[in-house]
Amino acid sequence: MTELSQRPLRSDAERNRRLVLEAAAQAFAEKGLDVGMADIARRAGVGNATVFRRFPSKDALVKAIFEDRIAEAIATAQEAAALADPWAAFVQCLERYSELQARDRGFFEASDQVLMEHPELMSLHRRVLDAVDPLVERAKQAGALRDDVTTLDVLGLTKAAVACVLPSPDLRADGWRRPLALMLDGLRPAAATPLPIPATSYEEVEQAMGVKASG
Amino acid sequence: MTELSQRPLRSDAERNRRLVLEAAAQAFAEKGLDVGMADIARRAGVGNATVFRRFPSKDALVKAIFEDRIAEAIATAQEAAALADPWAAFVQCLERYSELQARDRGFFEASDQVLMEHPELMSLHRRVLDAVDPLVERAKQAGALRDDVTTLDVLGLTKAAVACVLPSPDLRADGWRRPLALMLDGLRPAAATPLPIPATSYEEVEQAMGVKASG
DNA sequence: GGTCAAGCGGACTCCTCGATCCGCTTCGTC
DNA sequence: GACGAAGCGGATCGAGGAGTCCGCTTGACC
Repeated sequence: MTELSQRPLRSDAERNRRLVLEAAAQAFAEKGLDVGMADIARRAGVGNATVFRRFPSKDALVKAIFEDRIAEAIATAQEAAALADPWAAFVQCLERYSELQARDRGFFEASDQVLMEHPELMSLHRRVLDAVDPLVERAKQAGALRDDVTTLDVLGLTKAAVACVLPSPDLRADGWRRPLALMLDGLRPAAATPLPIPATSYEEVEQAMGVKASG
Repeated sequence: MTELSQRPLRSDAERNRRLVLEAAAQAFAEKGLDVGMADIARRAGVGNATVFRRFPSKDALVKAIFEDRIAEAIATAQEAAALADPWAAFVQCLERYSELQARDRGFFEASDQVLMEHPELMSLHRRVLDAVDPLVERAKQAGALRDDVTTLDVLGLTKAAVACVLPSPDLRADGWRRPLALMLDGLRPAAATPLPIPATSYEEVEQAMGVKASG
């Protein structure tokens, strides 16, 4: 993106690039975004300069991996959409998305942090939203999902479910299933009581994230 | 605690101690636990050495403030217990606890982080649990709250509600009300469907947090 | 196989942040 | 008001992390 020429990398450079990406993905997933670049370089088996040669900054590396995860998230939403039952599809989508965040601590942290500091990545987040939206609409149409929740609400709940369980190797990794199930019970039309405050629109989020409105 | 003698502080020292505590509370609340000690000292209008003279480490300062917040949380639970209606009391307790976390970013982060790194503070957390427990039991007895959730589940949900809204000054500060309401709808007996995994016991949490079991 | 730009990695710089040192100041007491 | 201990804060240290430099190596192409 920042490089002007598209000349392909030398084979060893390309190999190292992939090693770095894999090492970084693993490191971020395990320890979160706070791992040092030196740690990542060590895991990849390369010198730290090599990391910086491919990714001009830590931010760039985080962004690269974040984009991968977003793509994964979108893929799971599309997979879920293939299910015949609207509610089952909706549930599977949320479960997969929760699992993705629970398994990858970096991704979990990034969804807040990266968006806060890199408004240009809002478009990626938007694409997840667009991928999940049809599932939400279909579930609503089928009368399986209450009408007064937005896709943004629903995505937030996956984060919520993951956030409320402690990430300890001594506790089960799918602890999010329990809070998520509680939330799903609250999402059924029969359970609905009026919500206390209006939904936040996507435009409000964009504005709050620093996407400057014109004028 | 670490000081042996209980000789009272000199008046200026006592005043500075309070200034530091107030500054730290404010700083942590606004920016989270990552604020620097220098920043806190500046806010308090004292030199950084003064901060360290009263609190031997940043950890100690965080712990001191964490203990204050825990006391607040317990107080709100007890306040809520005074309400006649079991469900209303339960809801108010969760709302106040959510608000406390939403208003104080440091407290929000601390509930994870401090406990992870300071198992000795588990007892404080336990006291919150014990304060909320009667409210949960009463709501269950009254048939207002589903039977298969634990107090630990319920406390987790407050964290969840706060976690899923972005902490931006441009978005409403009580955004947690909406997810919390959804969760409350899922907590009513009528909404209940079987939970997918068993509850985590408090003992499991203690063990995972590093409270070493005997033997 | 020879050439050379591309690539490499470890040492290095710079900076932030927690924590300490030390000469000066202030409170409390007589 | 004199005195000593307690307290003060700016200067400083040390660890750790992001990012750079530079002499050596290696892959690509003839």
